[in-house]
Amino acid sequence: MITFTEENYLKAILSISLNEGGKVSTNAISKEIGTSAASVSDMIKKLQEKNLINYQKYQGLELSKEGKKKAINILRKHRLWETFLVNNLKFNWGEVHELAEQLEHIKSPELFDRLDSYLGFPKFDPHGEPIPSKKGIIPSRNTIPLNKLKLKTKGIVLGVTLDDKSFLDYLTQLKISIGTNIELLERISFDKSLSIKIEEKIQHISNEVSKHLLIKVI
Amino acid sequence: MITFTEENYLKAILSISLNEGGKVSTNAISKEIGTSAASVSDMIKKLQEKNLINYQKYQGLELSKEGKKKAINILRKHRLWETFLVNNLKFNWGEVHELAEQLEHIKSPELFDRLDSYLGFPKFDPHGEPIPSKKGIIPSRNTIPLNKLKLKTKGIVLGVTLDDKSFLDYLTQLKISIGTNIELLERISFDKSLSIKIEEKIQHISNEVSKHLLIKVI
DNA sequence: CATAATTTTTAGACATGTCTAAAAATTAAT
DNA sequence: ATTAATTTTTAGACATGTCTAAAAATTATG
Repeated sequence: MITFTEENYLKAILSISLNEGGKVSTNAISKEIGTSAASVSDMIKKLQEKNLINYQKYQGLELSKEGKKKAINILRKHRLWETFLVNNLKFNWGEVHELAEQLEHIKSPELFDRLDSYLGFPKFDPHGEPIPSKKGIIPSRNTIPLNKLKLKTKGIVLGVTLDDKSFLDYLTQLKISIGTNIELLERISFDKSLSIKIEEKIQHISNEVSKHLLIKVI
Repeated sequence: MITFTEENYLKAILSISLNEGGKVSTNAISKEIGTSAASVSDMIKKLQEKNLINYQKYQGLELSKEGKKKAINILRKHRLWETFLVNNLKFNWGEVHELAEQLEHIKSPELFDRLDSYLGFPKFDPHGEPIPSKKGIIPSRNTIPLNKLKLKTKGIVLGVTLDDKSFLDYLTQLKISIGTNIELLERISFDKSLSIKIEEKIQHISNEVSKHLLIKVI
């Protein structure tokens, strides 16, 4: 049986892999999870023994086939719950992450089949993040981070890549949500901040914020 | 912060109190939870230190005001989840107990307010067991266990007092569920088993089964 | 009411997951 | 290509929750 803690490690490793690619370092996991590198080093041994990762001392690691399957399933559960919490229980999109972190560890394949069906087999969660299918396939779309958009281009916000309350609250304040129309007007060379038009209103946002907004060009 | 394990102990203590009344013994908890008496003894010390129970060595224990509040809240969460699983996700009533045992430990008062509202503030779960209100009030009804019913009396099944898959599956096989009409025809003195009429069909059930069926006389 | 049976507690051990401090290995820099 | 900086691992400790075996206290019995 896989423990709560092991699941969190797998999830963290998947997240780092998806964001950065290549081998995952002990330190990176330590930062992601918020435990000491020594603890990570210990846990790595356990995951290796369970064949959930491939790992050689000092050389970083990657998820095994089995480990990746499990990690993607946790992501699936997390995002199905977030969808339920927002769509059905009417939480707003900034409030659901921590709750989903608890709910994602519930064990019952049957439950998630039924929840998926109850929600209408959603492909993306309330943050526009892809919900892996039962078979582990992660839906993809043709989007580009706002900071990579060409000047004077119009697009629609299809997703964010950061599930953090203060970030999402800020977006809400800017009246940016999934489906919002955006036009990139100007790029400030000094700090890479952007001038954008949101639903006919001109706003300024930092490069850091723009990195986490996924845009579909129209 | 209260741990998963501590919550399970509180829940077990509440369950024993409600069924038997009076002080709760170490052994009773040990049987209910399925751990050794020694482990229970250890845990009792921790719960005492957190003021969740009142306890004196060798003298049994009872929940403190705070402990009872917490235990009832776990019961509330358990039964709200069971209601959701049956009413919305269409699980049958025998399948939900173990899942609710996991879900009852989710921490978020907000979630349960919203779930309660989403479900329409149910007073009883799919097994007819009372759902404590947000304030901890446990709804009651005028029911009597089937084995205590007078002969030739008619009634309706309003609840069961055992949330066990094999028991519930057996009831389903007998076509007994919440709302079923029952008439007590005969009591066999040999083994206290009962002859009953269920929706115009005559059946026999054991005393053990009849104890766990709550009937409203009509 | 003294002994037997049962219940409860203590003692000591173990597994999990965490930590700090120090050692070992790798990577970067002069 | 050594030395310095960083990363990773090991060593040893601690907290939680579990266990078995044995001691202590309570309850039941002849």
